[in-house]
Formats: sequence, structure tokens, C-alpha cells
Amino acid sequence: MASQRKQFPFSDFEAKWQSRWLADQAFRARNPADTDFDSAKPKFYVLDMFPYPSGEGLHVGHVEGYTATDIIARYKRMRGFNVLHPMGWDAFGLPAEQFAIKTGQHPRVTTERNIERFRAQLQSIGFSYDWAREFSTTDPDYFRWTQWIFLKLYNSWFNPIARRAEPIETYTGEDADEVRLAYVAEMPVNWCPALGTVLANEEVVDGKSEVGGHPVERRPMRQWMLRITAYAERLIDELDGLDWPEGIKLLQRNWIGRSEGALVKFEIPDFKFEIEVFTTRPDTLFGATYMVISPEHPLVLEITSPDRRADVEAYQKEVGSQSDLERTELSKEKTGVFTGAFAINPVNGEKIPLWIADYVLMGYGTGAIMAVPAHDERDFEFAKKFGLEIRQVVQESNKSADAAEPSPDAAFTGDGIAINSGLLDGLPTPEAKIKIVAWLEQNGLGRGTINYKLRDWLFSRQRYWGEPFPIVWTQGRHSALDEAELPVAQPEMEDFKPTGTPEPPLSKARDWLTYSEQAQRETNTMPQWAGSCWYYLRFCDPRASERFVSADAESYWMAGRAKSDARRGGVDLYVGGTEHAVLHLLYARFWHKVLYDLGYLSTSEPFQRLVNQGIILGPDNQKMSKSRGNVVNPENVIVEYGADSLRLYEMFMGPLEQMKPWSMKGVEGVYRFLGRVWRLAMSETQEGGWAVSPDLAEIELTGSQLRVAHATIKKVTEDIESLAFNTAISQMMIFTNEFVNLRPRPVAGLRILLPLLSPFAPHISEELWERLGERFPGFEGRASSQEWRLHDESFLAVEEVEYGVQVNGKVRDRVRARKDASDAELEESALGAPKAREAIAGKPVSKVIIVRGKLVNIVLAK
RNA sequence: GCCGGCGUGGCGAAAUGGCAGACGCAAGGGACUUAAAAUCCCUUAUCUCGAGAGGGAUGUGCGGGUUCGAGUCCCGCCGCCGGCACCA
Repeated sequence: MASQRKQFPFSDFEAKWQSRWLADQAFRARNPADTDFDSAKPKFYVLDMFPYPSGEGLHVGHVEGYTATDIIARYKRMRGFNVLHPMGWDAFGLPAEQFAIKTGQHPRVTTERNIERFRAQLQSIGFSYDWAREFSTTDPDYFRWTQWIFLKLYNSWFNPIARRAEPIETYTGEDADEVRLAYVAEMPVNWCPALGTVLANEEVVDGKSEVGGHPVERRPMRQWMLRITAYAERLIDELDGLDWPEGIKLLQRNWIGRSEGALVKFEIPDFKFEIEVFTTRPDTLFGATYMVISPEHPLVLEITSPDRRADVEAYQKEVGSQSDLERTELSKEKTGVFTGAFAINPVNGEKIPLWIADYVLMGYGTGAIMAVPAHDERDFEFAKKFGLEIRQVVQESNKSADAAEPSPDAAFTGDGIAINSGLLDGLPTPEAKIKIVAWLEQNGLGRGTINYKLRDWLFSRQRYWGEPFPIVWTQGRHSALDEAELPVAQPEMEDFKPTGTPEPPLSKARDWLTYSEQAQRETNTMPQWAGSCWYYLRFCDPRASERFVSADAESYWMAGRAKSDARRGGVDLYVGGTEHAVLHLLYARFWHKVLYDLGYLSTSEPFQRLVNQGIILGPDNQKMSKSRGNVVNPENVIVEYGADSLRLYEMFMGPLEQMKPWSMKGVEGVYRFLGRVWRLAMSETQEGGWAVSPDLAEIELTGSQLRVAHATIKKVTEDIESLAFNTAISQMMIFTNEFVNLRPRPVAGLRILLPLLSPFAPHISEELWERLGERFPGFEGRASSQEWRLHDESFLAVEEVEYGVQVNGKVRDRVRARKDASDAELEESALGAPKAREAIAGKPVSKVIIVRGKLVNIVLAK
């Protein structure tokens, strides 16, 4: 293909337009504080998930989402919006650090080189970013404010009454360190020896690190945590107003994992205390025949009777040595041991045995459960194995009492009618829940509560290439640095390899470590998520030096359409991959809410509308991967077919959100289409160059040409609004096919087409617009700076419409009718159509249904 | 196992409950050309009747249902993809 004659000389003009756009700052967005700011224009903030600039370079998956947002950005500018369309780099991260360790080069060097390459690649596709706003999360001017936000978290607490974050000074309790949104805790964490760092739960997949697939073990370590659990409720509730895919909202809801239930106190008679359990089925309390606590529960050894001690300790040891993967092995049989202790079931005073078992997790609820084997599958399995009593207390509503008598061979976990349950007998499950919770509360034995699966966010990493914490330690106590001391940069180090122990690499920087005679710096760094948690805010005002973003810029760009509801606002359109459905999007929402609570932001949600682009598969319908050798490099596509073809193809492949395979033949198809657009305006000269076509003439568009033109304006406009780019392109193909063979050819067609095409294929549109302007009037300025033209409905009207004639729903014939034909006329002409008459075959017609402009359905009597 | 999403020609796909397959790819035929490339035109869901012109039947994963009318709505399955995974 490369050797073939080019359809159009894209390589002669694509780079030209790219450098003109840069030189002219053509896509510069003005802030309210700028002198040339136009306050009459509405704003539109359209954002991409900024890339990690890896050594691999840009991927076709990046191009997909970035092209979609670029079309929107260019379109909105033409519709008269003040458009913010920025790009930057999420450049802290493990790959750069690991590459640096391997090669001995400083991560800053490789990071800068990768950024150069990414920027050049993005510019070679003609994206209309405001490059004056570019920054990297690794810039000290940026991470200074990342650290500043950390200090805000550190110096705040969540007031459960007001349900929002407040400055720590408003906390009246004894120890502020217990409630800070950023805190230090000794807890079991995911330690990855191969990477030499701890990882967040979210970064561990199947017991292995998400990056690199190295084994991860659990070990207790002292770590920085962020109290995201305080926001669990709001993070769920405030999803409601967002224009996000329902599936993504659901993923977040499930991740946060809200469960309504009750905390119930079980007295341990041999000791002075009670153990509390969380249950979602308090209505089954009468069926609780034993109790299980997690092997890691702090009270285990205290309650264990002397004769059971050896067994219990052995079991704890066994469980402790297991990896997460082994422990959660699904097919695994239930294990556990009896502690020798008993608990009292508060509803009936029964003494029930207290076991430990690894199916009860310390991290969820209270780390203790009441076991109701008749109505919980796990408890059932456990009870069967260890011969514990199974007592039925809920009866399936549609079964008779006798049928429920014999011990069932499976747990019944659905709703039903309470039986064998004293005061609850006869009540349906939902009512039984309410009644028993009220009873527990009256008797001080428990209370209704809501529990969340979400855990606090493990926020420290043992890495070099990340934001250092603005924290110093003095005699074992942490304290915050003053804001004036920011940024805290990493020290220059020769050796930033992991230490092989949980000691972070920064601990090797002796001079840097020493803050003062008494105080030493915190040596952990922040995770990569930190930088991406607020970059969309910085884009509003990337050079702000007095504040993380100036208030006027923030309130302008993040404002919502509906002034009545502060929540509705933020980025107007955010496009990226589903892989960030829970992590980045949850973390960013959390930070945003904290900053909102503290009064720094004007909206409580960062991203009003979210769209996920689908994955692009290799030509073999498999996920692209180096090992499969099916990776398509966008650079090669640009060389062979040009940037416009790449953009257009990725939008033409299918619906944006759908997964779809790559096809080079498909690229050639849109490339040929662009060739036809080119030849609409240009003809080849004797010398093999191109000149404005002599076939072009100032002639009036015919009625049918006007109809196609306005149908195209309408379709393209509507389809851009609904992100249905594939069908917008189809319509422009129809338009082009209509005009390409006309001689003479009305130049007016190009005046309509080129601006429509310019958001999709900006280079060719600008080039043709400019060259046509040398011969014809009406091509002033640039294609991309024309006002977006709207269609005129009157041109779409047709004189005569063809109707399908159905008999009993089957098309038998077709008739033509005047546009304004009456229903009676339509019916008459349909009944008279020869094929229809044949199908009717003299049978009586019971009714006739007319769908204006479409069809007539003749329904025969049965 | 639970929760989502998706099943339409040879392929990517299109279709406010209203004539299924627009647009593109591939394939076949033709025009132009010394020839090729490029370009342009025609055909192309499946089966079937017909010499032909032109008909007929079937068809949106499978089985039911609602409706004058279902790819689209409802119920029950099957398959693929994604997420969660002992969360009490």
C-alpha cells in the first residue's frame, strides 16, 4: 500500500496545519481573568483521561477517546462555546522507576523523553488541545499542590453530624490523630516483595500485583491511610445525579458495598465483655446456633479455653501463612476450630459455641458473625462439616409448614415467613427485620446500622518516583510541614533501588532525611493516584501560584448548567477507559468532596458526564498485546494514510462505547472517502500536482442536492451531540457520493461539507477551505472557525412520499402519494395497489393503520 | 456463584415499536488502460420458482408472549465479554 499513489497529498499539508495551529495558539482557552476573555460565551469543559507517558508510545486506544473529545471540542467551539480542552501527563509511576533502576538513568530523564514523544504523537494527530495548559504531575509546581491537598486531608476530619469534612480545629475530642482524614495506622497491608512496595487493595488482582503480576503477601506495617470510608455514604448517594453509564455507577456502588443490617451484642458469659456481630439478617437471630470470629480477631486468645489453646494457635498460624489467594480459594472446604468459649444468643439466652474460621474476615463488619446455618450458605456448609445444629427459622412462603420440617439439604437464603422465632413468628422477612431491630434497640442489645465494604485507602508507597509526604517525625510523632515549605521534592539520589525491606528508598538519602536536629522526614511517597486525583482542577488554571486553582477559574470552568443545584456541575464531558471505573474515579470524587466541604470548590462532584470508550481489539479479534503480535501502532497508520484517516477510521469503526476489532481494510475505506472529498474540490494537474478542480462552478444546488445537504447538516449535528460519530461519518459519505461525479459541480456543496467535516478530519478540511478560497468567495477564515450551520427543515421536505403497503403486517406493495395526501386518500390508494389487492383476496378489511410518511397496514378480519 | 453489557449478512455495522441490513469492508462482474495501480459503474442476506422479465418463502442467538405491526417491549433459556468474589 505504501508504494501506491496517495489518494490525496496529506503528508504535504497535515504537518503544515499542525504547526500553524500551534503557532497561532488556535485552541487557546481564555480564563475569566484574561484580558481577551469573552464572557458572553457559555463554557464547555471536555476532558480526556490523561495518559501515563509510557515508553511504548501512544496506543490506538488512546486515539479513540482523544478523537471523540476532540470532535466535541472543535464542534463546541464552532457552536460558540468557550471550550476548555487540555492535556497533560500522569508521569509518576512504577514503570519509569523500574526502567531507571534497570538502566541507571534517572526517572526524570526517561519521563521527560517519553513526554516529548507522547506530545509529538498527539500533535501529529491534530488534537485541538490548549497546549499552554500542559503540565506533568511530576512538575514541582504541580505536586506542590498535590502535597498541599494532602495537608488539607491531614488537617481535616469528617464531622459525622454535619456529614462533611471540617478543619481539624473544630474537633473537640481528645486525640485529633484518631479522626484525621489522613492518618497513620499499623495494619496488615499488601506487601509486594518483587516491587519492594505495598499496594492498595485495588492494585492487587488475584493475590498478585496488578503491575507485573508479582506475588503479594499480607504483613502488618505502619502506613499512611486516607479515611475514604467516612465518605462511603455520600460517594454512593451522590452518584445518583451524575450522567454516567449506569454500569459504571453500579460498579462503584458494588465496590463501596452498602449493606443494611444490624449490630447485635453477644455476651461472652465467662468474661466481662460482649462481642458484637454485624448481620443483614437480624430476623434470623433465633436460628443463630453458633458464632464465628475471624482468626485475626484481637480477642481470640483471650477467650480461648486452655484445652483448646494449642489447636487455636495452630489454626491461626496456618491461616496467617496463607496468601490471600489461597485463603479465598473458592472451592476450598471450610476450615475452623472451636475456641472452647461460648456466647449467649441475646434473643433466647441460649449458650452457643464460639468458633474461629477463616471464612470470617477481620476487615469486614466487626470480624465476628452469628452463624445461621439454615439460612446462610457458608454457615450451612460449615455446620454440616462440623456437625453443628441447623435450625430453621424462615419458611418459604409458598411451602406448607410440614414441608419445612425435615432438615433441608441446602440453606434457604431468600425472604419468607419467620418461624420458631418467638415474637417474630408469622412475620414476613422485611417486617421481621424491622421488629427485631426495634426490640434489640429497646433492650440495649443491638441497633440497626449500615455497613460498607469499602476500606480506607492505603496511601503510602515505598518508592522513589512519587510525591514525598509533607510530614516530619519527631520522637515517634508525625506533624505537618507548613504550607510555605512546599513543594517537598525528592532528593537527588544515585541509588534509588528498593531496599529489599519495607524501608523506602528515600530512607537512604541521609542529608534529605534530616529535617532538624530532632525531626526526620517521612520517607514514604504517595501512590500514582494522587496526581490524577485533581489534575482536572489544575487544568482550569495551570499556572496559578497563589492557590491550587484560582477561585474564579474554578467556578467558571467547573460550574454546572443548572444554577439551582450545586452538585450538578464539573467537567461537562469526561471520556476514558472502563479500567478506571472504581479506582481513579472513586479517589478523585473523594478528594473533590473534601475540597468542596472545606470551601475550595463550587461543585461537589468533579465529572458531570462520563463516557467510556470501548476497547479496540487486534485484527484477530483478540485483545492487543505484544506477545500476540497484534498491536497496531498509530504512527504507522499516520505515515501510510494520514492523521485524518486515523481519526476518521477510529470514529467510523462502530459505536464509541463498544468493543471492536481493528481492520486496516477499514482504514483504507475511510481513506478512500477522504480521497473522494479531496477530488470533490481538486483535480490532478499534468505535472502530477493538484489544483482546484475546473469542474467546480457557482451553480445553484438542485432540490435533491439541497435535501441531501440539509439532511447531512441535521444528521451530523445530532450525531455529534449524541456521540454517534460512526453514523455522522456515514452521512457525510452519502453526501460525498452524491456530489463526487457531478460535472459541473456546485462549489456550494463544499461550503456546507467542509465545516461539518472539520471536527472529524481537520487537516483536509482546512487545506481545501484555504485552497478553494483562492478561487471562490465564501471561504473566508478557516473551516474550523466557521459558525456551525444549522439545517433548514424546509429543504428536507419532499413532494411525494413512497409508502409501503402492508397486508397483515407484511409488505406486499408500495404506492406513491403526495406529501399532504389525506389519510382517506392514502387508504384508498393502498387498497387499490395491485399486489395488495391480490393479498387481500377479497377478504373483509377490519382496519387500516396509517403511519404518516412510512406505511399503510391493511388488517384483514380474522 | 452474584451483578452488568452484548448476540443482526462473509466482516465492521445501521434501524423514535413502522418497508431489516443505511454507510463501509470483502467478493463477483463491467468501464477506462498497451498493461497494472488508482478511479468510476453494476451485483451481492438465505433458500427457492422462472429461459427471462419477474415472483415466492424464510430471516436479527433459541423458545414463548404482548401488539395491526417486534431487531426494538415482556417472560424463560443458551452463548460470549466485563466486573465482583466466603463482604455475613
